[in-house]
Amino acid sequence: MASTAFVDKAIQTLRDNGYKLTGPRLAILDFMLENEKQCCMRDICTGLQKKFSGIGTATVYRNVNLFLRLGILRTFPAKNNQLCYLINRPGDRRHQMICIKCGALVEFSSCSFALIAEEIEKMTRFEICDHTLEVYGLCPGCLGKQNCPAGDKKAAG
Amino acid sequence: MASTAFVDKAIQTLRDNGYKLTGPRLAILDFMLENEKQCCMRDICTGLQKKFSGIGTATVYRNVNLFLRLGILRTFPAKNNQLCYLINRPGDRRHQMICIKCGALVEFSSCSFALIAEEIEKMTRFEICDHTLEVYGLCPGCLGKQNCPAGDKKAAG
DNA sequence: ATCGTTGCAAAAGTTTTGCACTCAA
DNA sequence: TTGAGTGCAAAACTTTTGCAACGAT
Repeated sequence: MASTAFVDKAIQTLRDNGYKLTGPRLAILDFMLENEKQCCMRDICTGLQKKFSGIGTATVYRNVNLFLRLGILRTFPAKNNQLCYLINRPGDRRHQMICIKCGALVEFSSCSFALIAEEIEKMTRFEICDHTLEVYGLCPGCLGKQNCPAGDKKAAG
Repeated sequence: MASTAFVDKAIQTLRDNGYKLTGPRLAILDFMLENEKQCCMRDICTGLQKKFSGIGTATVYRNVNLFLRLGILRTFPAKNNQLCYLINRPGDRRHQMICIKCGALVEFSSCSFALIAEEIEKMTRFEICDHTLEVYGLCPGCLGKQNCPAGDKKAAG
């Protein structure tokens, strides 16, 4: 696992910015590493409090927000239109494949984006700095179980 | 402007699902059309209440959420890690070019995604259902004024 | 030893709910 | 006419803040 590399980098970032390394901070990093799927603030609080019973909600909020500012974590809109939190992998161009069934998340580096990037620049006349590509589908595991449910946007009352 | 087409489509969707067309609902659609950039729930409430003074917060929430369920609106994570709401243009596969300076948002349909999609399927062994491509950069207008600021992730507090 | 960080509890802010009234169909 | 939709106010929930104690450096 490259987990340690991520934590090391995060610790370095904290130090570089004059923040201390504390138990709760490590616990949050740890938790985020183990829950690389979609997880909202509530999940983080609940999950952490289950694992490290002493940790306070305020501390979680404070640090998750600190991590966002420092680029250690990032947000992401879940399918249910909720904001969720995620590890922000260094040097990662944010290409993810997300399983719509089990939530499995695979990061990949699609070099071929450069191909369509050029086209997009021509099309929009923008100068591209950055991009995010999120692809939804079924992971190999879920493919064995059931097929793609396509559309289920009906109102429910 | 294709605004009317969007509203017509939204009204149709409402009707198709047994919902009535009301003043507040039209006001929200109207407001969202005029604020096609990032706007969070608070912006919507405040903005609407300024324009159509009678509208209640609960009504805004109820209907924005209804519109999300019906696919009339959709969410999107703003640069500040807040969730923001946006018109969900029909037939649009969610390719957007967003100006990091002025927030200008251009939607485009990158047919060439199919090209890299195949590669991603091979790479990840997922079966792709859907995708989102968000490209950040400078719009033609802002390009004239200043250059791409690359990284500004420093802590501030 | 020092000051940033913490947990707690209270405060502030956001979102949902209950209800009687209104209005679109 | 009628029930879905509304505004209001209260309730529920989420997030932030104040503060004394704690602990990383």
